[in-house]
Amino acid sequence: MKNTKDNKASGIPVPTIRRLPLYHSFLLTIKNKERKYISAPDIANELQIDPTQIIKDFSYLNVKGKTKVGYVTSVLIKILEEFLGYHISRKAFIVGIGNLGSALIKYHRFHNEGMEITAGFDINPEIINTKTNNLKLFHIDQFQEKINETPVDIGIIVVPADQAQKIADLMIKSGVKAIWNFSGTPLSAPDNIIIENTSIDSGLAMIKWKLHENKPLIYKNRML
Amino acid sequence: MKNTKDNKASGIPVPTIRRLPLYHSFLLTIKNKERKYISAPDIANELQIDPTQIIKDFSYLNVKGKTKVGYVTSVLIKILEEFLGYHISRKAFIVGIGNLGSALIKYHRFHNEGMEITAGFDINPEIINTKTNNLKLFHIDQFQEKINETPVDIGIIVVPADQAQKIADLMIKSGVKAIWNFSGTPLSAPDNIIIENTSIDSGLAMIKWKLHENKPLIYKNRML
DNA sequence: TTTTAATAAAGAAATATTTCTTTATTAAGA
DNA sequence: TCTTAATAAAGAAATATTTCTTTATTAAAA
Ligand SMILES: NC(=O)c1ccc[n+]([C@@H]2O[C@H](COP(=O)([O-])OP(=O)(O)OC[C@H]3O[C@@H](n4cnc5c(N)ncnc54)[C@H](O)[C@@H]3O)[C@@H](O)[C@H]2O)c1
Ligand SMILES: NC(=O)c1ccc[n+]([C@@H]2O[C@H](COP(=O)([O-])OP(=O)(O)OC[C@H]3O[C@@H](n4cnc5c(N)ncnc54)[C@H](O)[C@@H]3O)[C@@H](O)[C@H]2O)c1
Repeated sequence: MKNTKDNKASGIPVPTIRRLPLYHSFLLTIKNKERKYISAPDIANELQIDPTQIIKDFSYLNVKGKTKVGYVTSVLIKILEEFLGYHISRKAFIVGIGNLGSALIKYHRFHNEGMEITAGFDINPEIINTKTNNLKLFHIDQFQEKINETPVDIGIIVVPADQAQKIADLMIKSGVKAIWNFSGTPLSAPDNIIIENTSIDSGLAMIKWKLHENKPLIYKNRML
Repeated sequence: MKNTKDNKASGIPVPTIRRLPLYHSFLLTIKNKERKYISAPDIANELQIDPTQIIKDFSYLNVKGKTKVGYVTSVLIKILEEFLGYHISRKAFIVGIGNLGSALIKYHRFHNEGMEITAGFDINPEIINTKTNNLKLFHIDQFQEKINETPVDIGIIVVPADQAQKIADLMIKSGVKAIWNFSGTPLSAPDNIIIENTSIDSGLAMIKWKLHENKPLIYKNRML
């Protein structure tokens, strides 16, 4: 009852938010082709999404298209970047500089999307006090000390599953606002801590289920 | 109208499928503690999910719990593994042996979850005809030839965004049934091809949005 | 200038998913 | 044995999300 109104006000569906980076990525390629306008049916055709879904998604951002023409590419890109906060840089610490952690450190797109990884932590003595991709790596015991020097909003967890909760507790105690959890294990945390789980295993579960079942899903455009 | 019935028959919600690997992962830790039974409220407490959600999820798998006791841990694990097809091994080729591709190759859990990566492909002459983690790496031009020798169901795309569609087309032509796309760009494909997009950028979008907005989501337990 | 066709917008409807409510069951304790 | 409290089950209700339908707008073609 109270929630209903609140939601009507903020209003944007979670799946819409998840689609926005894909729109952004696609629109950049359009802009490179110097196309001033892009229409929902054109995007729909490329992205295999229902065109009315796209219009609806954009309408949550209060972008208006022009009948018979579409949207102004550059405006669309700018509004997406503003909404997604690409211009507001958030600092992050990453814990677990193994296979996946190293890949994340080298993922340059985070920088464009407004996240700056400013330090890495591990327990492996071989890599402590070295650098990966120009990022300084410290022992996990220095986490609190380093976050006191330069506070960060986001903690990225890329340690083995059985270590994840411990690292999460440390992050929470140290004052991070959001935890990005790649460990594949769910985390316990107070309500005011933002938790985002990226579970690669869920993706495999979907693939194997779809390979096994031969039934199509009912919603046609389930991209994410 | 037709769909409604079909769905009632197959019936399992997509978010449920995505949660199953997390349950599985958690239950393994319970089994290690030699706990014969586990109740929905106990799982709920650890995983921060509504207990009735958990009961509902399990009921889709036709697992019955026992009043006042819960579920038999080992049975639950077995049924999850069966449903998720962990015992049926699917072969996969991976294309793009860069930062992320290398991490995926070294991710041992895929093996337990019934996916076997049997060859890797790239264009970088320095790595072609070498091995990573005991996996043979070939030039992308040999993709068709290799898939003819040993057919695979799954193609994993981990190349830069502007190369992704080209690789997808090659995979489709070569007869893969499912494409797992990590490139961050949506792919066009015929309806009979299964596409699963794992977009790390969507995760960051959610985090940044939550950091910016201070409104909680309405569904309490949105883990994925 | 008039007509046509392509498009966005807005809202209704359909569908999906979660959460709440009630009931039945049963292990454990009185 | 009887009572109590914990639990699962089932279904109703609430909420979220997608898809469909209708309408209005307008660029381009006739
Ligand atoms: N590799 C992948 O492609 C992949 C995919 C999906 C999920 N994951 C998950 O990501 C996590 C890491 O995977 P990985 O393949 O990079 O493993 P990894 O073993 O290569 O890396 C883990 C790193 O964490 C460090 N570490 C361990 N305990 C620590 C602690 N208490 N404090 C700080 N650092 C610690 C280790 O020294 C190591 O460097 C795992 O939970 C895994 O399930 C990995
Ligand atoms: N690194 C990450 O953490 C990360 C995270 C999310 C998404 N991604 C996405 O995954 C993809 C790969 O990222 P990365 O960081 O591993 O990049 P990378 O540059 O390290 O690896 C890309 C690899 O693809 C190979 N390649 C390029 N064109 C090819 C072609 N036509 N055929 C075969 N191989 C080809 C390159 O030689 C290289 O080895 C990108 O689309 C990126 O956006 C990466």
